[in-house]
Amino acid sequence: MEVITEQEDDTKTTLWLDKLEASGYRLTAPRRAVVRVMAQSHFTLDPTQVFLESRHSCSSLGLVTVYRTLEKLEELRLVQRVHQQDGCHSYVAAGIGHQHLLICSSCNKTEYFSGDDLAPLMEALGAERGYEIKEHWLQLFGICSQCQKKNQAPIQI
Amino acid sequence: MEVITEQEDDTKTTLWLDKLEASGYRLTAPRRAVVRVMAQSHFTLDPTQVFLESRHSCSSLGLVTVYRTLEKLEELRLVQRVHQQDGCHSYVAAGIGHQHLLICSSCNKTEYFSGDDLAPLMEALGAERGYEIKEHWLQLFGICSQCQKKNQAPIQI
DNA sequence: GTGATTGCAAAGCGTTTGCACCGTA
DNA sequence: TACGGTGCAAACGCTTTGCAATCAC
Repeated sequence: MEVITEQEDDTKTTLWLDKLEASGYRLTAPRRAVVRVMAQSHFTLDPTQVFLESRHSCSSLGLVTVYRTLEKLEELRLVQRVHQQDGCHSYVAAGIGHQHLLICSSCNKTEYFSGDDLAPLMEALGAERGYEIKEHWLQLFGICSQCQKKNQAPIQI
Repeated sequence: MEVITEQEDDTKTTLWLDKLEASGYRLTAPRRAVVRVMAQSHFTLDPTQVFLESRHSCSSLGLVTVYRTLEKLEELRLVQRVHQQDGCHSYVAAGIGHQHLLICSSCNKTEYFSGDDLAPLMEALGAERGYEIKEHWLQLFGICSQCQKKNQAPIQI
């Protein structure tokens, strides 16, 4: 398990736009807005949240375009859907390679960690049960340090 | 990681009905039908599948009752929602204690395994990142032995 | 008998589709 | 200029809610 170094945020936005362009998609104002939000956010966001955030930099944006853009970003593996206790309608910027998520149940902040040392264990368990393992999911849910502090703070009246 | 012994299926149905009753719920024909299907199935089922299956033993059953019954079974921790690549709208009989799922991507057969040796690792990782870990999810996806055989069989014309 | 439970129909909500207009390359 | 992309409105599918009839206890 090791820490993953992140690209700087605006570099990341540019990189994503380049990938979209390289895949034959046109770069439009609505797409730039959605890409910026997704590339820079460290929190899980559902389509409506992405819509509201992206609107700040593209006021004409429609919710439909958010759905269509997320679809393309997922296809290019730039974002991924996140499964949480209350559903699977949120997205985050995808990790690099095969990684696992550490999610704050309170603010939805997400971080990646790699735990590939698990793969052999998973294979062994699969073999024992007669399964050909194709994939494994590992996710941690907890409270991040910021939210821990917030909850300790005296209640405002 | 160890194998979990399962209760015999009809015993399980009876046990679930007892728990429903003990929680103050009435035992009706529609509920018995849904409980039997969920307690005896080793596959993930979405509400519509539960509905179609349960109808065999209660032809007047409505889909709405399936939703309401699943809700109660989930509340009593007798069933749990399953997250898969294509969504999180299916249910299975819950495991005993804290366990993880091994799911066949082809037929949706599910088995449980326990991997509680992971808990300390997860705690350590959380601490390293400043998270207070509350929960972890581990799921394996693969192809079960039966489906492996099926796919090897020559294609019928 | 009484109150929980049921099934139907309607409402609700997130997501997708059809289409005419717009804007990138 | 050509055609991919857009926003709107409508359609869609799954899930929940309102309600009168029904049934378990």
